[in-house]
Amino acid sequence: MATPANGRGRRIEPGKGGILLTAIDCFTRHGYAGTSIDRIARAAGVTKGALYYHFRDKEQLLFEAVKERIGAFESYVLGKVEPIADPAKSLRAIARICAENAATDNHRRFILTLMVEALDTNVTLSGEFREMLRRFRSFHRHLIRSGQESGLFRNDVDASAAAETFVGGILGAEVQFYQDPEAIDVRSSLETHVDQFLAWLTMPPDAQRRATQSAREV
Amino acid sequence: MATPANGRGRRIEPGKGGILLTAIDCFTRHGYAGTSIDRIARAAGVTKGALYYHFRDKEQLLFEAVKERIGAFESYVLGKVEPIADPAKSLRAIARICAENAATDNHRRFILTLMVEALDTNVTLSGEFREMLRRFRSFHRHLIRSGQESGLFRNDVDASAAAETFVGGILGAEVQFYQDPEAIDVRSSLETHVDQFLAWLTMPPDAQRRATQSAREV
Amino acid sequence: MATPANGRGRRIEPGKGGILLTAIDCFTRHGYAGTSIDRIARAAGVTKGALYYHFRDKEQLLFEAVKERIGAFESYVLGKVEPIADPAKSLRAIARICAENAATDNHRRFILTLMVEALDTNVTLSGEFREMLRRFRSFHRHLIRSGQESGLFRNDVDASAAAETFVGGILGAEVQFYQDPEAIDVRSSLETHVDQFLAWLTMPPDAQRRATQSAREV
Amino acid sequence: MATPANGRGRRIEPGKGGILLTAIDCFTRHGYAGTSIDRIARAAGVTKGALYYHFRDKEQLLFEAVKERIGAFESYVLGKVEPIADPAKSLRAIARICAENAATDNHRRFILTLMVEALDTNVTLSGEFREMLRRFRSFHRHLIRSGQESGLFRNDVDASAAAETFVGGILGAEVQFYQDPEAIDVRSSLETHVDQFLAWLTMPPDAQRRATQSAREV
DNA sequence: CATGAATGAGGGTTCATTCAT
DNA sequence: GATGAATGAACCCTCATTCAT
Repeated sequence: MATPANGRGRRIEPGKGGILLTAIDCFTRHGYAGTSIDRIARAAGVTKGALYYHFRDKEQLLFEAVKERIGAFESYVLGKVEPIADPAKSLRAIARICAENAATDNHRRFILTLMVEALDTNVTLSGEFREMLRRFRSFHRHLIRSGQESGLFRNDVDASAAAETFVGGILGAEVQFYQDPEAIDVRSSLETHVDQFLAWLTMPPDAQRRATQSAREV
Repeated sequence: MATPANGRGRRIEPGKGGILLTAIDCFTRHGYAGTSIDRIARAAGVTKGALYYHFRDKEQLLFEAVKERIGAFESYVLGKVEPIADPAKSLRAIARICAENAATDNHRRFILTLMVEALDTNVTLSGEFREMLRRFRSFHRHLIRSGQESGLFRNDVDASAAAETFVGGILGAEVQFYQDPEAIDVRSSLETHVDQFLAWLTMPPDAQRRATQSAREV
Repeated sequence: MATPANGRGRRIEPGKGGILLTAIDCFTRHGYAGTSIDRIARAAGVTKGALYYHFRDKEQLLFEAVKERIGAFESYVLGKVEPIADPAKSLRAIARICAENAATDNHRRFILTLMVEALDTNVTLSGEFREMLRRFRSFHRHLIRSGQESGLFRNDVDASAAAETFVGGILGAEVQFYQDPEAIDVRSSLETHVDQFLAWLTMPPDAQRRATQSAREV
Repeated sequence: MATPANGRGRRIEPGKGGILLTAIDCFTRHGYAGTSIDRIARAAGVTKGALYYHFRDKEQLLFEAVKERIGAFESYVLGKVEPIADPAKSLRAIARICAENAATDNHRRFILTLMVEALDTNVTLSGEFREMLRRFRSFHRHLIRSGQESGLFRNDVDASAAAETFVGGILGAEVQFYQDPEAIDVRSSLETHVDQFLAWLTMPPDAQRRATQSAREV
């Protein structure tokens, strides 16, 4: 009496958890508006009634899906990065996780596409994503600041602004990759991003001064 | 006898052009799926029939809107950047245009949100956006390469990869701003992005060597 | 607690079967294009949603209606005719069934009108009707051939061609009746048709020879 | 300045007549409900406005089309048959005309399909077709009666009933042909019909008596 | 005479949601 | 817990028709 498997070999977990996973899968592939309750129910191998027994409505299903995914991602990152002492290595690890994630499974794509869709659509959900991004930036800000305190990173840059650009670079690489997976190699793209970011952060002040001087003359 | 203004004070231009502008506005605010034909028609002050007189279906309306907007953005950027001789100043100008655009009107937001929505939804349209991004990267690649040839930028970085990170940084800053306009200041965010990018690109080789050495030890 | 009756006194059977019967009725009276889903739903006492729960779309509703009706007619004819040994009596029985059907209920009219409407409209459905007519002709061909083998019918006519004219006569009588029920008495019209057909089939060869001789001189 | 020809080489006659011919063509191919005013206008190479200038509405267009076609057919038949003295040859000629018409152009198909479509739809138009069929039967009744008076046809059959079966046979053959042109050869089918009809009409009374006797025992 | 633009009613279809069993 | 049937609102789209120019 193990959990049955459907025709295509994917395991169908019954009950609330299974429905949630199926919903995540559907939302990732077709977006929120493009996913009907019927489709989720059919894909999960349950009836619509069962679905409505577990979730109040479609929106709540989305909420729980989003929360599950955000939580899973964050705790995964934390688990991987926390043991690392060196901030530079931590940043590199995060970028690598994101690249791996984008190239391999759909977890981050789910988050990113739904985030943009919610932008125009769902205020509450959008708030959830906003908090997530704030936490993400805050996490990097702490990393960067600790790098500055330990003398690894230069002190003359604002940690907040640096965190913003770092997170932005990750998001932008992902967007470009999802949009054009044939032209973009996320892994190397994100590696370049980190290289560039760390080069800038670890740059000796004098070299930096010379560099910006020549560039700022606009 | 002037063209009348609607309740929210925006002028209603009748005819195909007016409908298109209204549609862009609606799509920007509510996404494609979230915008009903009825809504566009009402906002444009015409009936659904009129809308279908000018556009074959909702998708074609979207297509024309997207093409209009992409074309307008690209020619605007070209017009502003082409007269500039210095590649570094060009990059800075582009970032400034994008920041201005994001903070002021909805043109880039329209493109970005619809691009992500089309990802899971509309293959043809997604192709359009893919081409747009390729052109955008290509444009930057040429800028960077010309900087390298003139000795302004270091020669030991791949222009393609650099273009990718530059474009990614812009997209990422925009996404973060749209998601959380109160926490993010696009203008300064993008300025930091350019600073960092140019610092990296104009870095003297020796400083660069030291920087990456310390960072690569992962 | 019995099933309720609608305004016109016809009993409304709920569920899929009831909808199908109502649909047949509507299609018969107003044709396919002239019958809106709304009309069927209203006549069946359900909402459009219920209708779409049971049938994929309007066309499938038509398909099931047609199949039901064709099947019912064919099995009815078979049930009545098979016990009859004499081919001549069988032909007469078929004509009588069709006449009765045309004069009494709408079953054959449904088939005939939709068949003609599908001609210019629905290739797949038209194929269904084509097969039905082929089966009908084939059925008669077998009857006629068996009459020939038992010596009842003359042997110098092609059974296929005879089946064609017999079926044609039935269809033509029906068309004329539906078009002008006041001027046409289907029952006697079809009786004349059978009389004439059997007279020709059972004609002694010599009389036949004389008859055609005089007629063929064109 | 001759009338221009369109791309596919079919001549477009401008003005009312050209529109009418185009309409007939469209109605024949797609039925009344399946033909939009737009389609007719485009096919005729005029705008909808022009069409509404010449015809009050779609129904009137149909009316004029039907009248034109019925009139053309009737005067064609009259012109061919009136010179013929022999009623048997006349009947044969009519059948031949109908077969030729069905196999060659769309004139009779137009009449037949629209007749059936109007049955469920358009009372007035249906009246037009009813009158047409009455005239057609009446025409044959006269032919048959004159054959009876001249001793060619037997006198013991009702001319009206005979006309009914004759016309019915023609209609039935046409229906079968339109439904299944690959299986049905209208020309030979109608020839068999006439053979059979004349055989019956010219049958010597004694043979006829024997024939029906054996058949009537049902 | 003819056109291009626009209307508005209605049609087919989808879908989140409810509810008796 | 779960199901099948049903609802009703909304959506995209078509089409006969009108009208100023």
